[in-house]
Amino acid sequence: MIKKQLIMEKALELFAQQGIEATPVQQITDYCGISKGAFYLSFKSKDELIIALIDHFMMQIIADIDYTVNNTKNDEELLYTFYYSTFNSFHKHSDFAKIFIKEQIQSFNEELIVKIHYYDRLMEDIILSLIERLYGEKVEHTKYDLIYCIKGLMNSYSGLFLFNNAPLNRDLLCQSLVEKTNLLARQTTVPFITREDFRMLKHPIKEEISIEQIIEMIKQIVKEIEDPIEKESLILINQHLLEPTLSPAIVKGLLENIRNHPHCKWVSYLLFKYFKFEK
Amino acid sequence: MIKKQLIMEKALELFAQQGIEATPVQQITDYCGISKGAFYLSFKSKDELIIALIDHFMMQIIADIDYTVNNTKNDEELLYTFYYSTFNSFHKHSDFAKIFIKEQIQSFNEELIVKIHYYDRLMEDIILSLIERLYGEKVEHTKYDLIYCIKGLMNSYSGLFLFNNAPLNRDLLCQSLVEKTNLLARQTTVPFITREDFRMLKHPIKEEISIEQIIEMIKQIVKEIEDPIEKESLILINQHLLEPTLSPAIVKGLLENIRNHPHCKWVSYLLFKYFKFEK
DNA sequence: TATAATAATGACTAATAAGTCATTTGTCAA
DNA sequence: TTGACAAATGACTTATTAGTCATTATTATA
Repeated sequence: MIKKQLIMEKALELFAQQGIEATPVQQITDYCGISKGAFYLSFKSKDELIIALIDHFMMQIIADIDYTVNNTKNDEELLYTFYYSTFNSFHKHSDFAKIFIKEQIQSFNEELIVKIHYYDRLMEDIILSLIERLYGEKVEHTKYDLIYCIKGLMNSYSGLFLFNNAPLNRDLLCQSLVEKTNLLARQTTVPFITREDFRMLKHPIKEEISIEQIIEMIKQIVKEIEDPIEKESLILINQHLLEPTLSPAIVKGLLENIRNHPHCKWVSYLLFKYFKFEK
Repeated sequence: MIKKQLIMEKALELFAQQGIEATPVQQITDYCGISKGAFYLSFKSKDELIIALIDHFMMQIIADIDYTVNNTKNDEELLYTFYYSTFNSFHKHSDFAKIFIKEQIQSFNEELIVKIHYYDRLMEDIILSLIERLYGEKVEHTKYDLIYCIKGLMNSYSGLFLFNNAPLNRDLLCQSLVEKTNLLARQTTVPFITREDFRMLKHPIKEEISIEQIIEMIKQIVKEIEDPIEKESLILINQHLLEPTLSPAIVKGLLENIRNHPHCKWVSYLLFKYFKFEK
């Protein structure tokens, strides 16, 4: 498990520097100080490593953004918080963001494409719920366009943000994006993407993750965690899932305990949804 | 020369279907019905083919958009025309647009990166001049942001446009983008990208193409052209470049004659600039 | 028709890299 | 100390593909 971690970290570094295709497994293992064989004890193939990287980071990024959005009570701040936390995530995981945004992970591996679509869709869902919360009925006909505008703006400025050495003023960037978003949301009258278009384009996300799967994930993570508080919290949540005994307040508190551990972000995102601690 | 054409066409098809990396030279030559050796008579390497493709299409796309923008007298229509002609180009060269936009041509080949930056920069110049013409002084502080917004919107909607099977209503798309652009241009107050940022980011385009180079290009193209009118026009322009004798009206007319031939687009773009037939 | 010049071929070389597996090394309980 | 098990190694196999070049086919020219 620790080995896996090491490989992922070192591989990400090399991928960001040289590109995925241009980085042979041998180079990764050399850089890790392990043998090539050891690599294949941790990952079945190079593709599996790539998928693991995507999952690892996208889960964290999505979970972080979602949490921030759901825990901002003040609508005034919401948009700003959304942008800020997004660019924050990109900055925190800039090596990953670089290969993800720049390379578009262009392999034609079916599994990868599905993965990327899935996370893209999650991001769109977050943006949509944010738009609906902020502007409600007024953007009924333009909200799907708004999603595309927001994504476009984020993409465009992410490029600057990631591939520019001079440090940019993140606060100012977010302020300017908030203004632009508000302008577009409040005054756009010509819709292009209808609800039907959007539905056709994006068939609904199928895989509702079952509670059994979550329990299985927890079992895995418990092994990897050292901090006693986080470990106990996870164990308690796990028991509660098997046989509900705890009060909502306690459950939420336990979730708060674990949500900042990198390995728990996804599980806590799923559990927040499961327990409906929305908003 | 004809062989080169054939290879480029067939290769583009395969690249769009399978990706560049995933398409071996052997497959391209099989698909063309020629031998592998013949490929290397036309191109020194696979990279050279890729570069040729980028040049061929980007020159056409940029020249088309630039021409349209410069020949739209009516400011009212200008933005619409710009978007329309852009999406038109993307549609016309959709195989190319697909690999260019989706794959980002992620090779770490230095020459390729320079190429892509160069065309990206040309596109930004066109957008900037369009913004300045339409909104003038009023966007003095926000115009660099506007460039990024326009690029972001175009990118976002291009994805839809290119990877969606159902035909989309291009007219409506452009109308909606015009509205959004106007909103952003007229009401944005919080600038993020300053002129200094923009200057630092984008060191000026060095290579002014010399008149000798243009003459050389014409010499090459003349060989490839069959249509007598276009051929004669080119030859006359060439003579005029060596020793100016023709009146501006005639020169412009001659340029008009050739500008729609795929091989002449770039030359006519350069010549329009050279003769300063702006606006 | 003979000869030279040019175009085209495809078997071959060389390089790279993914993935395997017989062997070695390390660990720990009895 | 020993033996059983697991972890780790890296030389090896297999596959792929870019690019070459001696040979053959085609065309143009005298």
